[in-house]
Amino acid sequence: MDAGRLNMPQLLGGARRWFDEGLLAALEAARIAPVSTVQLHIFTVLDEDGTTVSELARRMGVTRQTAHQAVHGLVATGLLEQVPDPDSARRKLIRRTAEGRRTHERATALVDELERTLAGRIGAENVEALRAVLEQPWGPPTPD
Amino acid sequence: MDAGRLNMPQLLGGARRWFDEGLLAALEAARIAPVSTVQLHIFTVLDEDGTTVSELARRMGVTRQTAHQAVHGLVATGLLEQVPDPDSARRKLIRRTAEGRRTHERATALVDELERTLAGRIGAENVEALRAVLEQPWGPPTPD
DNA sequence: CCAATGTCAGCATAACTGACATCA
DNA sequence: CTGATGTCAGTTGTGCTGACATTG
Repeated sequence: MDAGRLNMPQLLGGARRWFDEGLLAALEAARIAPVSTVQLHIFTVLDEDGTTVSELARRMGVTRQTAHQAVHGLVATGLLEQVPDPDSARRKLIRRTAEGRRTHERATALVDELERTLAGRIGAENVEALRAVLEQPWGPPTPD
Repeated sequence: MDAGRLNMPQLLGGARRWFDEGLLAALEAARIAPVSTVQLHIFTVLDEDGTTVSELARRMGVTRQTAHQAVHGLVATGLLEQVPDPDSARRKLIRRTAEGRRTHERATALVDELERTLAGRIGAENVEALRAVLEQPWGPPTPD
């Protein structure tokens, strides 16, 4: 985050990278299977009782195929599992495995710690302000 | 930007995407050759009198190869040009072409307009606050 | 010889579109 | 039949590392 005359997209991208790099480093330091922020995102939109891939895609705002691919990776590493939906044979529910639950909790804790680290650097009130602005509905990015 | 219990990386990524999508749409509407935010970044770190690829890479915080590749794309579309450095035969300076200058200015104007659109949605003071927080030096993303 | 520079080639990730089989 | 779902395959964009020739 070198200040200067950067535009918004660059500033936002840099901030995002700050978290990404911090998370990756923290995961490695803690000897946890690397979880990308995309994969973390999946966990945050997962229902406790299982969700279909299509539903995940809708909640994440990506295509079914993208979600499917991300889920596939998590299944391969044993953090998620696919179980047939008892209500419908064509659907498969995605759920966390026991290890998935553990890893999710630890990764979430690491992200929280990154936020605290940031608060120590630029002040908790600034982190709060950042979150507040980002949580507002921005509407479509097209001019009114 | 659907609010909720999202973590910082997700919020930042969403904000970044808001600008990216808006820029792409605006470029298309204006019939301008599509310029990615990465490519815009190159323009913002370019010297008026030309810069080497290695120097660009340092300023952008990426590898030489990555910078080289991004520059290559801009050269291919005629927005940048490579000229031999008069001071050193092994170096080549990257400069904007006339069209590069025009496109750069128009793209910059579009990004500025996106910021104004955002200000209309969430308030100029919030956009200012966002920029202020992001422009601060965050330090390394590793715990103290 | 050493270090910086430019460049080529290959790989990884994450998104996309297209296509297709299945089944309520 | 239609539409939703899961899945496979291919493509693109953007970053990386490795390797190598050039040259100050």
